[in-house]
Amino acid sequence: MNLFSKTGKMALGSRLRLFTGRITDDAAKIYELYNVDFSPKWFPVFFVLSTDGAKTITEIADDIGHSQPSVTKIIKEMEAAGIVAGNQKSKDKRRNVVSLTEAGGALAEKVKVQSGDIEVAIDEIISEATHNLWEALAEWEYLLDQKSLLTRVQGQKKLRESRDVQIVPYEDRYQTHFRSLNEQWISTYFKMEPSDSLALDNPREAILETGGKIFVALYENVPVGVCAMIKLEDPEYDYELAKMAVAPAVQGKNIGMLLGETVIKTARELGASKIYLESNTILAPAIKLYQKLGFQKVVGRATPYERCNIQMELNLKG
Amino acid sequence: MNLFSKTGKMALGSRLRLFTGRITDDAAKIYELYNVDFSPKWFPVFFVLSTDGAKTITEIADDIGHSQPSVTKIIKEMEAAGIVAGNQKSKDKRRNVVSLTEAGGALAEKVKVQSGDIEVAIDEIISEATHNLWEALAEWEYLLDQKSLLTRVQGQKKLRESRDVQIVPYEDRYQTHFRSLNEQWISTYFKMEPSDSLALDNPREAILETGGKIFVALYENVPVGVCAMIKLEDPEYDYELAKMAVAPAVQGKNIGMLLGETVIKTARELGASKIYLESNTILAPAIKLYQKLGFQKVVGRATPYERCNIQMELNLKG
DNA sequence: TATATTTGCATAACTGATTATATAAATAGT
DNA sequence: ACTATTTATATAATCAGTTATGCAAATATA
Repeated sequence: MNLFSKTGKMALGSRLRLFTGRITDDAAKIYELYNVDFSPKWFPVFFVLSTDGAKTITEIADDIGHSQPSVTKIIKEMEAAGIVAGNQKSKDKRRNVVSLTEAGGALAEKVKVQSGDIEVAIDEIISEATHNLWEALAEWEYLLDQKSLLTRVQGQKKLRESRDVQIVPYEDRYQTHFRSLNEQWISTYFKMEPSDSLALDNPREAILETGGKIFVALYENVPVGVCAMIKLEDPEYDYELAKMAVAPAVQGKNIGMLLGETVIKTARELGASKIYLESNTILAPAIKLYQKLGFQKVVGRATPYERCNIQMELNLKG
Repeated sequence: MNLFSKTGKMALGSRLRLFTGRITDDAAKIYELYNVDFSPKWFPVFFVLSTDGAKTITEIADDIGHSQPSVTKIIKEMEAAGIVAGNQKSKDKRRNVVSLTEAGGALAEKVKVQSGDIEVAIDEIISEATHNLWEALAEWEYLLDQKSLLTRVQGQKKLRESRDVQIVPYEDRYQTHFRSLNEQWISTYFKMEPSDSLALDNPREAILETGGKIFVALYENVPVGVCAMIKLEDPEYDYELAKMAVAPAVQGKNIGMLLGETVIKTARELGASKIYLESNTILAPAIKLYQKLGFQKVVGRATPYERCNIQMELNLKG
């Protein structure tokens, strides 16, 4: 039985490498069959030159999707074989303008015949198969342009990991985590301020008993993230989103997003119309997160924190 | 616009190479993403070891479809990384029995998680596409096992070329070709005999006027092949297929087959029931052709030719 | 107009595979 | 029991691509 039906799609690269080898090996033999002194790897270069005429090395590289050194090497080989001539007229002495020689032009005719036979042979395979490889390749090229395989896997990883994350309400046993997770980032980028200690040492008194809430993110049942919503006595804002912290080891698992979403959902349930927050632009990922959650920059509200250089709000009744 | 939609399928190899590069580049980054110290090329080896346990280098190479030196190198790298251990117990000191170390086993768990994410990401691409690349690859692997791309192109070349071949009846202006084409192969492998000269110098008298026929194969309107059917006065055989010759330059274009088929068709139309021929086993391609045409070996008939060491017949009313 | 930057190409070193070949151990043949 | 052959692996050279870097010519900038 086939290895790849067992390995699964993780081995797509290996499978493709093997398959490509098979095709290119046969390609070399096909050129022999037609008695043309031609290396298969020359073909893309040869093709653009025979359709577009003279071109520079870099232009060819861009056209065929190879690196420039690769084209330099191929052109050298083709030059040695008498198929192309380089260093054609150009005022710009850096450029190496290449075009087919007469012999190269003659070869194009031969290659056209061969190309026809290959086209038919491959179409025969395609018609025997139910899944069209040629079309599938075109589609994949397009789909990967839109969103690379890496990005797709990254997304899937985040999604899977966020399934292992639970957001739970604060309990007193989480106080040490609430404190240490916040202390960590604050003292990394800034320094602890009096208002910090007040809230972190007595979250129940400072936050919960004044009408706020705190949420804890558990990753595989370990507390790794926290976030508070503080009740504000303000004509405009109902709550402040504050004291959000995620352990560095689990960053990138969407935990901040889950905490933020929980706060917003809860505020909505409690009938709030606007949420406020304060941050610092040095914390770029945090700002980005807030923007993703829908927060927008505002100015003018007074704040007890020195480190605050940006204020944002989210309007829940838009 | 995409290069490959212009080049056509001749560039399948190039397209695959580029595409494979894209996938494997991302694969390397995906391993980084999961923080596993693992090279993508190790995966097939790793996979068979983690499912099958201990194996020798050659066994692994066979399983994964790589060359043995390739596996030797991969195993060395994996050994350096502490993932596998080689030279395990074996009486046969030539064999290098390899298996996963404890660290390698632990890695398998991590890789399984990663593999799951990749599977989902790839399935996402497959579901966005209308042509299934994964299935297409499996089908092509199978179809190419049945009949390689080279063989298919070869077949198509023959077919196309045989379309440029016309089989026409003998005319006197073809006498020099009839003579020289036959002289060429006879004097290459044997020497001309009296019966040869008789027929080649006077084909009209010797063959046509005694009730036989001669056919000439024109390739691009140039005579390149000849074949005679000689009327026999024999209780068993109606005609002898003889003096078949094809110019070396156009051999492999199915011309012998076309000449033979014309003779058989004509004999059938003339009501013949058995065709006879003489040849020599040194002419392997000719014998193979006769067999393809349906001729079978027989013995016992007298012949004027020294070079004859095999006699064959074709029964038309079988 | 002198200097800094950008552009176009070439070269070198590396990568992941291959084939060809060497070498040692095991097995077969006499 | 000795030699010839086969088997299992390792090593070297090659291939078709890559990235990194160097260098000279052209262009932009002060």
